[in-house]
Amino acid sequence: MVDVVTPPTSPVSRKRSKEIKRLSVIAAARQARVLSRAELTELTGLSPATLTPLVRALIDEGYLIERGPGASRTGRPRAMLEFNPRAELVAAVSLEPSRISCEIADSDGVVIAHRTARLHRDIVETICRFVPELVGDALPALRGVAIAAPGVSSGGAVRLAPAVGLVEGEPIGDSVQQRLGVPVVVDNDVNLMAAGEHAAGAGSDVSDLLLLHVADGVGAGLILGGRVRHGAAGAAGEVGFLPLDPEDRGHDGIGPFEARWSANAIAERVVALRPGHRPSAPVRDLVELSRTDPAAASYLGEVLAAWARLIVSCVCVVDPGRVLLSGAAADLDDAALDRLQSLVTLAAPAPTEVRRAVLGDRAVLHGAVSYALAAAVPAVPPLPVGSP
Amino acid sequence: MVDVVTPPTSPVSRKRSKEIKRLSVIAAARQARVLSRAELTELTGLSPATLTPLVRALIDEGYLIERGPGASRTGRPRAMLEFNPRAELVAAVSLEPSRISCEIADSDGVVIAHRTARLHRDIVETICRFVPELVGDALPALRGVAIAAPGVSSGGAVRLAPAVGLVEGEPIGDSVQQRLGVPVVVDNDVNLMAAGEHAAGAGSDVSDLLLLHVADGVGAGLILGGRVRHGAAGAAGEVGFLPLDPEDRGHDGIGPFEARWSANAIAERVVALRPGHRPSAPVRDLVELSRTDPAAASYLGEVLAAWARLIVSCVCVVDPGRVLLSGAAADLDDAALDRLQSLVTLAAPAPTEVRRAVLGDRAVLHGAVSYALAAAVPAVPPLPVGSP
DNA sequence: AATAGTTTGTTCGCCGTAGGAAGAAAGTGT
DNA sequence: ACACTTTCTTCCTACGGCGAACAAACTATT
Repeated sequence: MVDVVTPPTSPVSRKRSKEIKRLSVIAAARQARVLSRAELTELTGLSPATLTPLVRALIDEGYLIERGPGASRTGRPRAMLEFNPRAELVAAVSLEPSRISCEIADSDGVVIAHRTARLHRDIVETICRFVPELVGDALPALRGVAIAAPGVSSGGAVRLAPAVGLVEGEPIGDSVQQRLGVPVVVDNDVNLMAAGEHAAGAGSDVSDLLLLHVADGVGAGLILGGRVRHGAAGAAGEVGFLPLDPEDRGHDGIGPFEARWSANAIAERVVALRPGHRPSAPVRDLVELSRTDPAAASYLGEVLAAWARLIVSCVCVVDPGRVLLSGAAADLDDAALDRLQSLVTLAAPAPTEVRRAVLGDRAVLHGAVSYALAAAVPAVPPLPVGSP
Repeated sequence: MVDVVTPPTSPVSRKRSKEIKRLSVIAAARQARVLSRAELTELTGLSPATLTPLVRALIDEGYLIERGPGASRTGRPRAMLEFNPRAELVAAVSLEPSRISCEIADSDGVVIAHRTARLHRDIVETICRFVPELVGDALPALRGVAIAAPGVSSGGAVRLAPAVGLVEGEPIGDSVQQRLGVPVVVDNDVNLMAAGEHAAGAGSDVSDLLLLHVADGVGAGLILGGRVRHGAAGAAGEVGFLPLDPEDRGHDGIGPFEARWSANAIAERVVALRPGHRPSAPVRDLVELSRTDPAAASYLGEVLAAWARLIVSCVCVVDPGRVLLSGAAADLDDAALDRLQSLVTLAAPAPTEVRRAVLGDRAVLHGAVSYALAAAVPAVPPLPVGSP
């Protein structure tokens, strides 16, 4: 996340109070989708008298839409308010090795406009042209931009992403933020997927999870306490570098674990098992093959064992409680998933649920939405606590 | 931490506003130790007009002490205010296998009173008798109690701590909280050490760190984003269970890693290397021995390699940026520490500083202080954010 | 030494607003 | 038709944040 310079303002100034109330109501409405003023009093703790003018303002702004009266057994029926997802738009930009894709979504994650193009040299320029074009006259509703880039990111700068032509440390987030005037967050794709699954997928019911993404490499996105954790240098989740086998060696940017157990590496073995067939989904093919071919079955066992040790390692360090499999790892069938779960349960020091991620390609988008919305909320300044 | 039932109150009610201002000032004063009203305006963002009565109240309560005028080149000299650490007392209770120790400290971590006793059967009863006795007539200043227990803790209940006679899931925190009427936090000793080093030790300048504690077992305390992370089931930091060598097996509660590389395990090898000598500090002895004995030097190399792989594993998952060695691991000499640092740097995907912890025995106490103070601060209700 | 200048802390008062209380609205059950 | 319940609005008041003027306390300058 890009830090906005925060002038030292009182935590309870008039302006902030108003802002906080507004945001409380919006957040409550966003979650409940449709609710009455009475429910708002319960959810936000604000008094009805305070809510009346506030809700009126939000209706005027288009945040809320007044619907007919709701059902009621007795007494005056509640006038229902519906949250208008279109009132908040976010842009999700995904940088891939050869192309850039830009989607405009409302706060439900419904895509309103999208566009893909070859990756131009000047990424910032491209983004700053695409986004306003796609948003059109709804520009005032734009709340934030989230940029997903392969590689490690920290503090708005993207590192280790030469694939998309990013120079190390380039403050791409800051540049876009200044030109578009909305909060911008930059993060790697796996972290965004984790955020997406947490916000709207297989992790919406928990506050800690780890998303294991197996593709060309092996990476993880970590959510602890409801927020993505990047670590000190943004390298949290670089589980491809786990030294699980002393003899394994990584090479120039490839970690020892992913050198052997990534989708790429598995694809090579699958090709060897079934010559002449170039697999598009190596893990799916391997699972298929293992039903008839003992060698494939044995190799599948190795893969599961390796992934299990990876997961157990993560559990030992952070105990996420739930692990979501994404990318090639989501191609396991139920039987293989069960075996993986058993292996994990056997060796992990805490109960851990292994599931498939459910959002697939849309995970990054949902993550971007959740990021951008969170970035749009000026954080309540944390009270500094602790001895000197 | 024990959850207090929070009635749904407005985030900006009059009472809360006042509370937040108070706490802001107290927190600023606690950190700065001695400061003027002018500095308070800068630090808290509150206006001078707001501060005047607030500071007066805090002086009356004993939180602040008015000192003489400070130095000034020009203009009216600042009237300095000194934070009175005695205004906030905390109790730190440490449960060990055979005894219980209870210390009363001010918010600087200065111990005011302490007492140790054999572990009575009814722990709650013992705590609730000791604490008021030790605090005496300063009871109104007691802000919280922190209880350190070996084993894993979560939600105020301690698990896996049969050594001190705790039944699984016993809500020891809740019981004490109800009887003493102050917030109580229960956590395992390693987590508290990490909090202590973060608050007042070798990690006070960073917001992410991992403390590696090597003793009878091997455990870690994890701080991310300035707070201790427990994970979903409180098992974060159970790095003794890391499956770094496939052939290693743990047994009944002992993890595979710690079975081979804990202080206990190392002690056995050291005894074998130098028969007849029962070491009190096996790692220190091993370092000593390795200067003359090639076999010891070789084994020391193995130990360092194993610990390095452990640290690298943690870095891959959470990237703490800094790792503090505690317990037997802090007995390494500078040369060994350098070797360990090199091994880590070689294999870790992010820059990681390996240092010794500096607080030693006092780490738990400082952690307890920081915990208790944090628990005494009613958290600002986080604004719920994110798409449904 | 008187005066100007500078910074710090306090008092005053206005304005905005949180929330209590009362009332209006809009239903259901008898 | 009336009583009753619940929801929402209006009115009012008391309180507190903070802008502005003021008082205090010191240094530098003439």
